[in-house]
Amino acid sequence: MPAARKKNLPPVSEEALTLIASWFRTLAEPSRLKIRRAREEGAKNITELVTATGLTQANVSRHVQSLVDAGMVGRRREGLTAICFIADPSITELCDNVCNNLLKRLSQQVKKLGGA
Amino acid sequence: MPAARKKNLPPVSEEALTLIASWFRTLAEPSRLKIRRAREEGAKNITELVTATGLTQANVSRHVQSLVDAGMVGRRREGLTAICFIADPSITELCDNVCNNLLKRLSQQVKKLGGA
DNA sequence: CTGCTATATGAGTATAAGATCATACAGTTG
DNA sequence: CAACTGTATGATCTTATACTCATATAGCAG
Repeated sequence: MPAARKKNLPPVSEEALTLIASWFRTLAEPSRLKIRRAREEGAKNITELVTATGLTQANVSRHVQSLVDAGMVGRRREGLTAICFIADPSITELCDNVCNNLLKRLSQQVKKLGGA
Repeated sequence: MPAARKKNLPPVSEEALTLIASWFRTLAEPSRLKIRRAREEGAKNITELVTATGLTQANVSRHVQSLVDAGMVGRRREGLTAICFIADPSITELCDNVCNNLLKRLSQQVKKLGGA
């Protein structure tokens, strides 16, 4: 049956693609990656995230909102402060994997260019 | 030792964050996700990707370039046509995982809102 | 109540990036 | 050589979004 070359995966709707894309978009900002990492290093509330990242308060607040919307971190008010917590720990592993993949790929490029 | 609350992860440079972010950004476009999937379903060259996705030829060409830059797909000229191939198969698994995560999270939200 | 602190948010601006059109380029065919 | 095909790309427009500033909101202290 040489004609049946095409894999027939279940169709993915436009809306699903949009949703998945916006999830990836949340991770497509250095500032948000920085915030996520700062949270992992111990910074819990907005002020701590501000000092840890060097971003402005308004900026951190908005980015945290994005992360919350994506379900990656959670946030609860405790008195005056807003406590952030990791809601999806798998993101950490994902970022590490991506980082390692990039390192691997880039070092291969370095090797290829090595003799030039 | 109650003072040592802070996890000390290795520092990540701004450039590394930018690199990781741009990798994620490549997956943050419905059109690119669509192209990637079309390639997986059997569409190999640009023309086939155009008909499979409904995007314009110029559009597909540019998006494929992005995917190549990110190391996700490869491309080689064969005569007149440009053959695309999956360069990083792990992307497929990643997308499936994200998709399942979103489904899980959204269905939980539906449950929460169910009585309202 | 009056401040003071922590956070959120509206408005405005700047920049990045996708879509489209036209066209250039490369390889094939006659 | 000319004509045609498949692909890439410059120019332009448009939209999305990150950043900043100022201000609003909410809780606490006096």
